[in-house]
Amino acid sequence: MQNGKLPERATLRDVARLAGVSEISVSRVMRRAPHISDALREKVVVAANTLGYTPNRVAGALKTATSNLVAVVLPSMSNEVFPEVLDGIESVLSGHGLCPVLGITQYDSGRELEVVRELLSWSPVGIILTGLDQDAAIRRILLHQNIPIVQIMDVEGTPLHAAVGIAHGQAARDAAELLIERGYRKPAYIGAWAERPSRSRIRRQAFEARLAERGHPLVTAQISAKKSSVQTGAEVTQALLATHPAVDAIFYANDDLAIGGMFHCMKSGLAIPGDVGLLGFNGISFGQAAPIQLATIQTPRFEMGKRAASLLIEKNAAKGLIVDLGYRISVGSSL
Amino acid sequence: MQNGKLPERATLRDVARLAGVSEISVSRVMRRAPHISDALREKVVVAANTLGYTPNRVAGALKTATSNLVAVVLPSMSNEVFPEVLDGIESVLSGHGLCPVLGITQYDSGRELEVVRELLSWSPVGIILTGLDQDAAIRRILLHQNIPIVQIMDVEGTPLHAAVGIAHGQAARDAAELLIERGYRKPAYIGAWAERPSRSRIRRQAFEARLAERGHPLVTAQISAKKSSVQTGAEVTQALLATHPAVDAIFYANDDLAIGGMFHCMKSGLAIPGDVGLLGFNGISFGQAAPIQLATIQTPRFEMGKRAASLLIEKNAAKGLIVDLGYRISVGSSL
DNA sequence: CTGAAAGCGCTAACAT
DNA sequence: ATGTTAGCGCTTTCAG
Repeated sequence: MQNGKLPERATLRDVARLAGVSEISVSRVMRRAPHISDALREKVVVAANTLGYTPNRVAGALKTATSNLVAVVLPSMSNEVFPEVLDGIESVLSGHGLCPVLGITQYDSGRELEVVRELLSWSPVGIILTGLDQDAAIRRILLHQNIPIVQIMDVEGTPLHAAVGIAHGQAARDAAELLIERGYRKPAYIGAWAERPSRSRIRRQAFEARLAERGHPLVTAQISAKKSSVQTGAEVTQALLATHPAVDAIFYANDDLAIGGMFHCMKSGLAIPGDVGLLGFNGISFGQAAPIQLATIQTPRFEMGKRAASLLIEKNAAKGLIVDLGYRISVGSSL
Repeated sequence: MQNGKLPERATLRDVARLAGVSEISVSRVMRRAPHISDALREKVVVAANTLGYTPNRVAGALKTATSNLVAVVLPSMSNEVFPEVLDGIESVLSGHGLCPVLGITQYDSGRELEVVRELLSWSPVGIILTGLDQDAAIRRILLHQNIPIVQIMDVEGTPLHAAVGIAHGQAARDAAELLIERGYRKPAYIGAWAERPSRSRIRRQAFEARLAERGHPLVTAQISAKKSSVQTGAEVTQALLATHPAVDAIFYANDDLAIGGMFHCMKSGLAIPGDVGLLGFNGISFGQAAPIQLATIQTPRFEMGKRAASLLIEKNAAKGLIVDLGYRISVGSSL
């Protein structure tokens, strides 16, 4: 201290010495173990406060071979979807004294492997991943851990342990039916980010397939290379309508793009749904509160996070459980 | 194994035995230490793969007294702001092999104390907190750790180590000036969530004070008890305009509320800015892409996260450094 | 109710 | 280039 060194972080031993008790007693007090006399507790608390002692859970975790960390692997933070899922996850974890350790993959499976390795090295009590389509290398590593694995977003596939999500293919087929029911005959599709989110591709393909079955095939699908955003939605919609004026309805990969499309139409004086019908995906608040309420497929994002975290905690995850939370089609006034 | 027990997670020792080498050699291979023969590396890699070995960083961290975890304490995940900050943080951390461990406080300082304790117990290499106004108890604990502390969002105050943010009071005074310059004389303010975000209160007070100085005092401030949302913005705007028809401009606590106000006006046939001028705060994409571009104060959220993480890593954090990233007033077409 | 001893899995320091 | 030893800070087990 005198020579300018920063004070080292206090340990149990320091507290024990100052309090004049054994290390194990300090440990017991810090963990609120039962059968502790008030006198002992008092001495320990005073000493701990004096030293600004913070328990070292790294050491504790090593000894007990258990942590309060939960690995959470998400593809992106750049739209409303995954923050809401994370919010749901955190809301449950925090009630159980657990902390999320976060990995973002940017939809890159190489990065996902790194991230999973990194997170697993912290001995989390469980792991939440996005999607059912991890690489074989990732699956292998995951299954070597003795921890519950919950995969979120999708249910159409085989989970490693448990899955909580919705049926994206079914949702897209329903979208196709909806457009046809409503009398649309020249449907188009708009996506973004080169369809890196695999769920987008699945939805587009299912949408396209059902339209073809119903005899009103997709007029065009425009997949922007740019990241999904309101701005991108506006740009692509403008381009699409310019090159394909016959299009009478557009299904978007998500609401951000759809709202961009809506804004473009409003600025250009195009009537919604008179000139073109718009259908989004997700049901974010902006779309629902817009002057023309966006027709969309509502997905339970916060709930999905909560259920995923609950499954982890209840350790029901190893049962091949699939929780399909379903979606709700909100017809809005944009169709 | 035969009796149905799950296989224990493999350790260095297991790998070493299988490969017929020492534990330290396995350790060196796993950490890509220099001076390893190809023969040894090969043996170790094969054994590790066979066992599905994942390094146990808990043990490593205990030994080396250092981790690759960074504690990140945020108040909320429920609007665009903090996810963007987190995205910025993560983008820098991931490039350095660091993982964020997350704590959400819900703007509750009791919860913040718990969360900080919890996160610090994992020996993070640094901690990022929101705001400059932590309780004394929290500050005390933080200063007992020998790790860099970066506080984000605010710069008007005294940081524990370093701060990265913007001057909210100044921004609100500029907002007041802007309205007056533009000829507004009956300004109002709309906030939400009972002003739990302390920065909202600071902005409102600064806004109000400057308006008073300029001789055009605030007509009314409506603070909803509900959480901030587009929906809440619409509702409160409707109520405010009904009870205070003379109001000619509204400054909102954030863009979500302001966009709600905009949508309400569009639905009600009120002209923006003819009947009422709208000014938001944050500069989220929806507002900028809206048919009437929302006037707002652009805040650099992603950049703030990046700078905060960079400061942590560079260990410049202990220098009392204050990084004011500034804001940009975007006049839009709603004023 | 309190304490002493042992060791979790790994790696720095020191051999060889 | 590889191995041996010791110990990080805590908590489980076993004694008292």
